[in-house]
Amino acid sequence: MELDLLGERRRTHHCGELRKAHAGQKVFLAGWVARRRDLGNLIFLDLRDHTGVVQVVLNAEGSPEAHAKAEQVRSEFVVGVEGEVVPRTAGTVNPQIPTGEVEVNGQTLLVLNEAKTPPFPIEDETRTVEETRLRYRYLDLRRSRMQQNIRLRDRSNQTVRQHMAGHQFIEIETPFMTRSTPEGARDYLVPSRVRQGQFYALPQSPQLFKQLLMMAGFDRYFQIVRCFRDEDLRADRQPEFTQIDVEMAFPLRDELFEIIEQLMEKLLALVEVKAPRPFPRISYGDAMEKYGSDKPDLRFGLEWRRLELPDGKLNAVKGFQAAKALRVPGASTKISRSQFDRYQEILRQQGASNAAYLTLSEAGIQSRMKNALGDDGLQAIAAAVGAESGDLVILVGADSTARDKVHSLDEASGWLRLELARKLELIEPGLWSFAWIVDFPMFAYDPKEKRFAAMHHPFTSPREEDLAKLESDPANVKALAYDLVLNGQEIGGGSIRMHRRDIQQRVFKVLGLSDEKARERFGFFMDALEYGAPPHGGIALGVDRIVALLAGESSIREVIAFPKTASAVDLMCEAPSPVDANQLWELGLVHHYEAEHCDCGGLWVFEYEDVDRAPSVGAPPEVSCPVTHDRIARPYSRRWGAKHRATGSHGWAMVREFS
RNA sequence: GGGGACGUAGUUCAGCUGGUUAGAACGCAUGCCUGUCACGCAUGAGGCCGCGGGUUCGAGUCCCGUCGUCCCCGCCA
Repeated sequence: MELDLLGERRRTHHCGELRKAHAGQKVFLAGWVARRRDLGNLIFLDLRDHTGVVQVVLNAEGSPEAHAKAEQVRSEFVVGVEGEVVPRTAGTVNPQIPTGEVEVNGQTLLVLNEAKTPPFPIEDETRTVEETRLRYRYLDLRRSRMQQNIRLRDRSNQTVRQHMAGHQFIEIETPFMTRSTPEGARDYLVPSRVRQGQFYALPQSPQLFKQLLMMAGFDRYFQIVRCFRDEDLRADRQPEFTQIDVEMAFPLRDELFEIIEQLMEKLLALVEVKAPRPFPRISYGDAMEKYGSDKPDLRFGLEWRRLELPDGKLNAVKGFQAAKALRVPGASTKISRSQFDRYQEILRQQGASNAAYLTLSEAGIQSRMKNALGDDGLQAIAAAVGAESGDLVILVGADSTARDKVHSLDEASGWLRLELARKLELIEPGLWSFAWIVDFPMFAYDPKEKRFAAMHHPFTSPREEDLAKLESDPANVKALAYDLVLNGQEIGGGSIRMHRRDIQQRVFKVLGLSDEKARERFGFFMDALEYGAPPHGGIALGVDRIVALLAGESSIREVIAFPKTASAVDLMCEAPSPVDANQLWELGLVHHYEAEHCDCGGLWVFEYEDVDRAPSVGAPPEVSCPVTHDRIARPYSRRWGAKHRATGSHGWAMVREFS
């Protein structure tokens, strides 16, 4: 159909803002057709923009031209409407939409663009599978729910900038093309063309840069910054994600906490929510003991307690050498035996060795442990957790008191705590519960690699009082690290850093990083520590997770405009994708080749298995066809590469080793 | 890398113990309709049952493989 031009027309209003007060005004609106209701000589259009929907009436009598055009219009057409706002008559008011008391009497209709029928309806309540939504993300984002989410994210960012600026933090950009770091997650790599065989890494976080900014005297820095990690995805994990990165020199931990708590208060206010302040502080040890998690959900009770009976009877039972108990008030009849058997199975998988339960009633305490412990044993357990008639008491145990066994036991107990909260519906909606988790261990022992790894990251300072045992007893050194937890989700973490080179060097040593290795990887950073590094520390907050919580979404994909799937694929633009052969050659990523005639008549170039036959980097290889053994007269060139794209079933073989 | 769920019309789904021509709703198309707002009514089009193999007289249905999406473990702050 013939399209109209917008010309010099400007919108006078947005669709969603029209009210009774606008009655009588002549307006020009523009937007998408959400719905058309054609009654013959009378056509209604629901016109939508990001502010909402308003009803436009086209009457064949009053404005025959506009009405005729409206007959051609379909869903998602882009139209402009000139007309008059009129109040609706008594019986025709629509109380379901904010603009329902008025409608626009359309006098002129401009069809600015046509639209194919969308693959799914552009409605708030979509049950369309995420795959389709992601493939047509630009349509998905038209839905008002997504509009609200993305706009909430914007307001969150604005709040952050305003708040941080108010506390004299300045925003400084740090590089995306940087150096690979050994600790932590896998890096995304960017090959260098000018220095073949060498790579930039996308930052997992701007950690070193923000510390260097402190050394540079910038005092208070923040940045809303993209970070990259090449690890497997989850509902709350994307390969690229956004952090509010914060660092300050001469830090007082409590001052930083105060600034962040105020910020969180302002962010919650965006969705009209309040959380009690100050946020409770829980040591890592307590969190693991009581909640079985370093990110405890404090919206409900249920606290585990370590259990040791004075007579040692319990610890004599197989699988209860280390034991904890949990009182579940009023739940004595709520968990069936078969239900508990299922729990027990999962607890075992998670590393607990045994589990049992006690039910308390007027009739006394029932448990399969009765034979082993006797009535007084059961009484002692009930007393230890303060259980009363009607309560359920759950025991979990490990078959040794070794650190890693107890740790697994703690994690299993944490799983059960969350499971019980779900099952018994203990989480009251509308509750928001923050906590600071503090006093993390400095190191975590990695039994596979047989070495200590930094629990937070290798630049975290140990507590001063633990410095003496850094080498002698690393497992018991606590770090000046902290996490911020909201409703059982980790939304941020940080630490006071080391600003002294001698201590940094000692920590590297514990981590098994030799002087040479450390120098090779962080030489510049070690140097910087020697030129007057101030005490400093900071935190990084997860924007995606925070906004998802604010928006009430369970996946961070719902608050990211263009997210990736669980296999790190962008379904819309189909990234990652194969690249032109000449791009690979230019980057020095393909070192040795074999050539083969393809069905298409083109030439496919493959990796040699025999590395000795590989041409050296920098010189285009001469290739021959393995079928005919004819030498290709012309050496491989960029022009050829461009001609024979590296797509199709053959794909490309990449070289893993570099000479 | 491992485990689980799912994959049928544009969309959301049904399809029994394998049985002959694969259904529904919404959407879409055409026509009628001046107060609809999830408009209504009538008619109609629309399917590589994800893909490949196997079992069988016969496969949407059973088996094996594979691809994709989601969730979880590992991994990751």
